[in-house]
Amino acid sequence: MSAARLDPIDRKILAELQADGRMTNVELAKRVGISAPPCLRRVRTLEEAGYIKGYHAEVDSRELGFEVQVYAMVGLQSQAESDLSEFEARCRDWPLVRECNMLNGEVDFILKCVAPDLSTFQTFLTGDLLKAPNVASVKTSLVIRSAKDEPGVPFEVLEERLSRMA
Amino acid sequence: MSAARLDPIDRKILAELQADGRMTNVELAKRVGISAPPCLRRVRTLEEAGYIKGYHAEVDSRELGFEVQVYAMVGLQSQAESDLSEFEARCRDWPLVRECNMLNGEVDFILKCVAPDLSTFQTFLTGDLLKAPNVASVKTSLVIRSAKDEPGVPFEVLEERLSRMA
DNA sequence: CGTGAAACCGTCGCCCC
DNA sequence: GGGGCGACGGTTTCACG
Repeated sequence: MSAARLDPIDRKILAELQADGRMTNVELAKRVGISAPPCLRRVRTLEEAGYIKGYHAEVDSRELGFEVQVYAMVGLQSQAESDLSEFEARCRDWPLVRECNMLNGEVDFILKCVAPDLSTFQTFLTGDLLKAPNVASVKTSLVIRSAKDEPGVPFEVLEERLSRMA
Repeated sequence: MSAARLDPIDRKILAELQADGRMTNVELAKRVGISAPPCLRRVRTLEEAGYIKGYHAEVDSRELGFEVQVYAMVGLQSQAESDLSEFEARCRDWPLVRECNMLNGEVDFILKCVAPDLSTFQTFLTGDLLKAPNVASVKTSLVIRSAKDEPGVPFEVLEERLSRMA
């Protein structure tokens, strides 16, 4: 596991910045128990090593007028690698598609889509997704309500596992 | 739509902070074309009004040792409101469950789970999820690979729609 | 919304362990 | 190697026009 290269302070930094990405460096340093300069050096190292891929404001999608969230299960005709990656590239170009994951089992991909309203989504569904080459089947499920939407990873679980291994 | 209360500068602020949540306020002000003090006032207002729910570092889950992502489709025995919200509350307590959305159609909930390894997930699956009261069926799909994972909403689509309405 | 000023913070060089 | 101290320049954040 690559996380083995990180010491407890690095993991604490990552957990703190995942919880509050706009925290000032001095506040972060205080929380992880070192002074500001080495703390900032660690953050820069974590960014350059790719452990931190970016920082994002979490916006309220419904307040902003994005009232529709849909999961789309997509089956392809060909699962040749070139066809898979061609479909993935298409997904990256569609702004409505926020997540695209390849799955095992009967369905090939699951897409999470966000749209301002149903008609915008249906225009995308019939105009883009269903017309894309190699798409064999699409089953969509509307999100009725969202109970939990936490970005990132559960650091608690990692710490628990590391302490079990020690 | 509540987004109508926001002017173009506010929407630009939200889009910029979604793309880079650690941008300094002066940089943000420059990009949206106003000076720093009113820009900061707008950000604070957006935060207090709930348009911005938080800021998060995006961490590389695989680099950190979270090698397993699973979608779990959950069917319940009872769909009474009290039973639905009881299940949702349980999901909020499970750190492995990052997203929990209620769906229309044959399945009741879709859960996105993140775990360090398969055995951690299976411990959760058999020990917690399948044993939870009211859970009738669980179908899991492993994520083979992730092609896109963008947090947030597609502001481009919103701007396009607003300009069509104007 | 902009200007100016004061406090704070990010950042660097240097020294220490 | 990493951590701490001090100082400079930029930033945040006031009060005010």
